[in-house]
Formats: sequence, C-alpha cells, structure tokens
Amino acid sequence: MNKTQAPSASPEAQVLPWELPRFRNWIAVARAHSLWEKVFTEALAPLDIQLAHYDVLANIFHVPGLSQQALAEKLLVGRSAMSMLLPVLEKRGLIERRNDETDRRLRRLWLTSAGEALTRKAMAVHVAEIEAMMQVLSDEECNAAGEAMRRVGKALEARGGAATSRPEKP
Amino acid sequence: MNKTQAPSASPEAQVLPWELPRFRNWIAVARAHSLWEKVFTEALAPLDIQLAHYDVLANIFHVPGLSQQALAEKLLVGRSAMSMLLPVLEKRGLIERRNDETDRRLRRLWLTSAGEALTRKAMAVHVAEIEAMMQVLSDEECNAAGEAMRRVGKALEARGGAATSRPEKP
DNA sequence: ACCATTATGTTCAGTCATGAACAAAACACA
DNA sequence: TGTGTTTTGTTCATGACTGAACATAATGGT
Repeated sequence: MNKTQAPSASPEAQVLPWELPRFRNWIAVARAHSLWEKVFTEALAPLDIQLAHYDVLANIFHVPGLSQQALAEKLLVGRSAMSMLLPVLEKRGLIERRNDETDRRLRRLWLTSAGEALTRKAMAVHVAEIEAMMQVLSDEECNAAGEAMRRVGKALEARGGAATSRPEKP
Repeated sequence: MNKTQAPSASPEAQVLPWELPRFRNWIAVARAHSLWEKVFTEALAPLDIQLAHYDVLANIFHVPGLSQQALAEKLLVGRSAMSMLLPVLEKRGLIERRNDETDRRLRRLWLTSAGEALTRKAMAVHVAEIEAMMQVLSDEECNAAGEAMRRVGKALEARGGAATSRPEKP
C-alpha cells in the first residue's frame, strides 16, 4: 500500500525528483513559505519590527510569562538566539523579564503596555496579510492544507525532534 | 462571498489570530517547513553538504548552464549570496563557471562529474526524506496541499514580487 | 558612433542565528 | 546532607545572508 505515485525505479536509472508529485508538492510549500516571509517582513516594516521580533512578541502575547527556553522551543531556535534578541526588545521597552520566584533560573517574559499595544497592531497586520494571501483558497481547501501540514509537522517532529528535544511528557 | 470563517469583528474588540482557522492553518505550514529544514539538513550532513549548497547543486543539475542571476532568483536570495557561495563549490571541484560566449557578463554554471555524482546522491536522500515525511498523507491530500500552495505562491508573488522583481515576460 | 540606461556579478560592512563552552540554580538519590 | 546530573540562561567565535556601492558589459535611442 506504500506504492505511491512514484514511477517504479529500476535499480540503475535514478528517478529524477522533479518527476515525483510529492517532491513538486513540497517544493510549492517551501516556496510559498519563503515568499511569505519576505512579504510579511515588508508588511511589518512600517511598524519598525522585524519578523523575528514579531514572533517573540506574539508568542509572549499568547502565553504571557513563558520562559526563554519555552519561547525558543516554540520558535524552533536555540536558546542563545533568545539571549541576544530579548535584551533588544527589553531596551525598547516592549517586554519585561522577571525572574521566577521559586525557580531562580527562569526568566519569565511579559509584555509591557507599550509592547502589548504594538503587538496588537502587528497582529492585525499579520491577520490581514494572511487573509489576503489565503483569499485564493476556499475554506475547505485551506483547512485541508492546514490539516495536512499539521500531520506532516507531527511526522517531522518524530524524526528530527528525537535527536534534539527530550521526549514530550504524555 | 468573501465572508470567510472569521468571527465577525466588532470595531473595538480585536480578533485574536489564534481563533482564525486561516491563521492556524498557515502556522502549520510555517512550522512544517521549518522542521523540514532541520531534518533535511541533518540528513545531508553525512554527504558533507549544507542545505544552501544542495539547493544550488540541484538547480544546476535541473537547468545546466543557468546564470548566477537566474539561480539567485530561483532560490529567492540576492545575487551577492551566490557570489559568495559559488566559489566555495567551485574550489571543491563540484561546479564550473564558464563565461557566456556572446554575453560576457554572464557566468554560466555547470556541474563537474564529481559534482553531478554528489548531487545524485544528495537528490536520492532528498527524495527519500520527502517520501518518508509525506507518508502520512494520501496522494490526494498531498496533491491538494501542493496545488493550494502553488496558488498561494502565485498570490504572494503578485504582492511582494512586484516590488523587487521585474515583471515576468509572458 | 555616442551617451544614458539597464543588467550581471563582486565586494564589503552590518546583522542574525548557530553551537560550543561556561556559570548558576535545581534536582535526584543515596 | 552531599554529590553528580540536569536545566536554564549567557557569552563568544563562526558562518550565512543582506543591501548598498561598485565595476564591467550590453542595450537603446538619437
């Protein structure tokens, strides 16, 4: 049942990737994502925040008080990236870092009121850009693609995540 | 007909992004792509090539003799990135740069036989990883997601591409 | 043929993320 | 309690990409 769309490969002649539907479909995903990053970065420029900064702000907005480690995991970057990014946002008065009372290793992250105001503006831009980009898809198509990518994401976590992350608690 | 899944927003209360299906669906796309880059980078490590290098090699394989400019456009990076990457691959004996006969500005790119051999190995890894990742999708789901992302890519090109690229010739 | 414009590639300074090495705090468990 | 291990965050050297400035080559209009 795992004979997929691939033309059956003879042992010698290599199947060229571009002939495989699964390959070309994934290229489309990668290309769309790369283009999105450029478009969204431009859309954020008027608010004077970069993509990476926005990701941080939005995640603190979503989960106030999370630790730097938790944030880095969400963003799929190393802890050191946070150690360099966050002081910038702190100096701009957008976030605040408070040490946890009981676990003094943790630096918990909070938005200042200025940070929250800016994040709301940026999130409005984010939503508007996504809606604009997604107009070419029906709700059903969009949901189907999203569901497919969630499953693919799970599959990828199972492969690569095992090496770096610790096993998730059930 | 453009009333999408969004809960109707009152003028004051902001719709939170995470409530919007289109938003969450796109997050899944972005997350899958980021995870993919990590997984595939690891898979390429045994061949001692980086992701960016592989992208270059595979594109030269696909379109032999293309110019640096054309390659940079395909990869969605600046020309300067190629000016710095390509000498590395050239020194490793994987590619060759020959000036165009009639237009002496152009440096056309070719794989050496060593480069082609390595590229074939890397493409086999690429295909294998994609097939593994995509196993969680049926052919129909995969094709639907790919088609959706192609349309989204087109839409994004229309938005952001107009600023940087010149209009494509019909 | 001439000059302005456009296209291609290179260089360089600045920026951002990585990953290893490190310090401090918490934990495990005897 | 005490000691070795794990977790969290920081620092630093490194590498990759950007965007602006530049040099060279081609093109277009006159």
